[in-house]
Amino acid sequence: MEKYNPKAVEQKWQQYWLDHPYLAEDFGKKPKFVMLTEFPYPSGDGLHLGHTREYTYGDIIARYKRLRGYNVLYPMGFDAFGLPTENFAIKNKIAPQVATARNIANFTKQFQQLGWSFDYSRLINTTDPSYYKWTQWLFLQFFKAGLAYQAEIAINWCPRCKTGLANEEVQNGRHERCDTLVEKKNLKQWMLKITQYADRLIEGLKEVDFPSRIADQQINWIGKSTGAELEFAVDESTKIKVFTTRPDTLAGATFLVLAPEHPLVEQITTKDALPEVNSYRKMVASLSEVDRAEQKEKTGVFTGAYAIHPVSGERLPIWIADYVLMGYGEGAIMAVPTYDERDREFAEKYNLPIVADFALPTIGEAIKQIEQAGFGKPKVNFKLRDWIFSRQHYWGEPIPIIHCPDCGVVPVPEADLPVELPKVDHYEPTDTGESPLAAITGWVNVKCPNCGKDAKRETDTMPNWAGSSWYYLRYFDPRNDKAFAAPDKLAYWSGVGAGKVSEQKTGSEDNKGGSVEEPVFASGAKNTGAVDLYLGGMEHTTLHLLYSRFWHEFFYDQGLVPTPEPYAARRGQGIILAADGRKMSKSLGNVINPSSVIEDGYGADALRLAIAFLAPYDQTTPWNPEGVAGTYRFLVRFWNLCQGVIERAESVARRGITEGGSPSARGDFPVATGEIDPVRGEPPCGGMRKVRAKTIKKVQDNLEAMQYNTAVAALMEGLNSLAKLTPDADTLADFCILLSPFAPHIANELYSQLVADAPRPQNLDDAVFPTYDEKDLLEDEVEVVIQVNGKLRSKIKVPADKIDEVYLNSIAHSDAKVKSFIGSTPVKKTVVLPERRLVNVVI
RNA sequence: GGGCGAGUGGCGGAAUGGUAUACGCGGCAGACUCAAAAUCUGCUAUCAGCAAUGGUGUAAGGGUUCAAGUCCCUUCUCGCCCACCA
Repeated sequence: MEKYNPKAVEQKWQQYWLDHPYLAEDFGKKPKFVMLTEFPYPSGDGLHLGHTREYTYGDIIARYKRLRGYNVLYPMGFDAFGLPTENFAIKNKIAPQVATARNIANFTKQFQQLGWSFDYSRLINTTDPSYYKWTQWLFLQFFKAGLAYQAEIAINWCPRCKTGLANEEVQNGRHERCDTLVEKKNLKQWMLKITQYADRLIEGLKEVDFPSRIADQQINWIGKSTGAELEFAVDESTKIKVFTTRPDTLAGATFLVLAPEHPLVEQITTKDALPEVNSYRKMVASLSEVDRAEQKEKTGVFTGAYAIHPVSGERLPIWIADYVLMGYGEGAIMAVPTYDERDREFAEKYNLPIVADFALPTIGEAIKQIEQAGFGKPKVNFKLRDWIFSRQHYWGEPIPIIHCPDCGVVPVPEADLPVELPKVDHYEPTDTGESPLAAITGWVNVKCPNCGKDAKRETDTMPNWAGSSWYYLRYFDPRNDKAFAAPDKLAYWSGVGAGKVSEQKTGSEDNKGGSVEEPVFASGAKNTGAVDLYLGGMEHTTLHLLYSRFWHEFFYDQGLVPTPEPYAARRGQGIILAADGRKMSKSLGNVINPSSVIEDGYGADALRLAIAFLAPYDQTTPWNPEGVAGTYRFLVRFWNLCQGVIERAESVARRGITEGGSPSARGDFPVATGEIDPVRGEPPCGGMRKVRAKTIKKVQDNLEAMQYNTAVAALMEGLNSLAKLTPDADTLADFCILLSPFAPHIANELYSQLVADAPRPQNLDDAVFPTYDEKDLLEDEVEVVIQVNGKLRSKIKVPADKIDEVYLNSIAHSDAKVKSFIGSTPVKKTVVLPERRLVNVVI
């Protein structure tokens, strides 16, 4: 018997798939299904187990959907801009373009080694000028719509990476990539007005299928709070605005607190208080974000000034304190120590008055009164800030803007896109907050496209979140050089009827990718979601996932895309920890490399099965190195079972030839006779048809519910049952189809051997998911469970056709075991559930 | 402090309110072998018992129900995310 050799089998089918690639068909007649997984950053370390889990899940779904008759688009690409490559380039004096190309080649090899059925004709790379041309073009749409603007603000600055950061990239005051303490730095920055979409980003979540932990996290991050903005007069001309969610507690306001950086502080502080206020402000300014947050006790100083309570007319002292943040609301609060714990702590420390008792109106009444009295109005605030979009690094998309001394900020004309990164010798970032591009005079100095005078290019680049904010759209039309994607392809892959695309814009020849003036897509389309299912990491919930929703919603408003939301459904996969429960990391030396597992001899199929079998897809769980041994054993057993059947068939065929008969006619198979192996007996689940039906149903139900671990368990159970029978080639071929989403190489190999000359598709890739007869699931004999007071006391086998309430009641009460438990106790009632095969006798 | 989620064998985990621990790992015993590995077979929650069998058992306590791992309340523990957000 031929032994299972994963290396040989996998190489054979990987070569086959190179020759016969899985291509998604534009405008295909079958229903479309876009299966998206987050594209990787192609680091020099190659794939890690997290990628392997994500892309394996995606591949299982893609292959399953193909078997169910879908036109599946399962694309892949590379999010290749970013600091690690730049740092690698600086250290090793290699151009980042060269390092990236090398890493991409390595990743692509690993993709194929894992048997992932991506449409390799659609590979994209965000650092390719033909790709970032459109990232730049889309940026210009934001600019033209007034959503990209420059502002000089105190931004988060990573002193190690020497670049500005978005709010979302700062975690606990540290840069999420390198863990360096973030500083504040005043710089002129490009910003994207994501705050304009704050409400839409919340509302849009109602239209899509996101798990609540993802939706809630986004909602929390956006941080909508409804309240009122109130004005407190200091004198005739000076008024302090505060934001409160509790305008009903106004009567309890006993002092005001401003953030130390509040612009009015200088103006209102009295002469006497000035020295103390100044030194306090200086002290606060010297603290890092983290130090400031870690200060347990609140501190503050009195400005010497007072504001007038708009209702009572009392004089409220104005303080400055570090617990009030300039970045939120108005940077000023009315302190109500009666109700707010922070205010009370502060009031107690500095001996400020606390009102014990006052009447609370409803919030609605309070706002009404405030509006009538004219010192305030309803106000909604968000925690979300505008997106700082400038980075002072080489390895990113140049921002396509030209600064002209006369015309000001001028967008690069569309015809001049892409603004390509110049080839340079040095990529080192600077300490000045200026991009290294600024030193490349030959690139920086240009003529103004408006007036032709000497002008300078913008030298900041985009953050690495830019290219990934729209990449899924590029998969729909990856090689288009006239538009980011042709409208008809956008419509097809978004699942929107072609009629929704306006006539004159359907062709890509005369179309520059749609324009702001003439929307390609009419608004009001039903949200089908361009991407049917998007699988990715939970860590991107408030970064990439939020950013790309923002971009897409803006594109929708511009008529550039047909659906209001990019992703119809999102799922987040769990993290694979090291076997000891710690995170896998290079520094701990506990990283598992998928290629080494494959090369250890287990092969890609066993690895894929082990990952699918590990735990529910969304659960963080430790890696068990022995698990691969288990799934490998399962494959060996399945292989050997199939080989036995194939050999018997071949020996019959040989005999047929020598006796002059036709080779291997189907009827010659000496299989599927008695079904039950006479030596081993009948398995608990019944005969072959039953095993087959049960396994198909379980695997199908589990796949639909994304329960991969139990789907694999069902396959294992199925094999355990089959091994006790004498299975026929046809049933085993169906098992191969069930197995193929998980372990495609061995499934294709065994399938092609099992069906040789059989009247069914000779290649598994042309097969469809098997069906079963509902009747096969029915049992002749049913085990009925008898409980006494809810506890299992007896099991009785009953012919299936005899099951009804009266019969079950009578057998339950005549059962000897049940009788002994009841004894002489009177029976209160008997619950009989024929459909559940259960009787409960209550005594 | 806020939001979300989870606590089931030695381990990963299974279980539409209805037979708790499927499937796998690990372990034990047996078969095969000169021997080992591999493979195959059986056992493997816990207590009592030679056994049949019985008692207990899904973090702890309470509740709803004929019936609770599952639903409700309280408490504890762990994980993830956010965090002086007014």
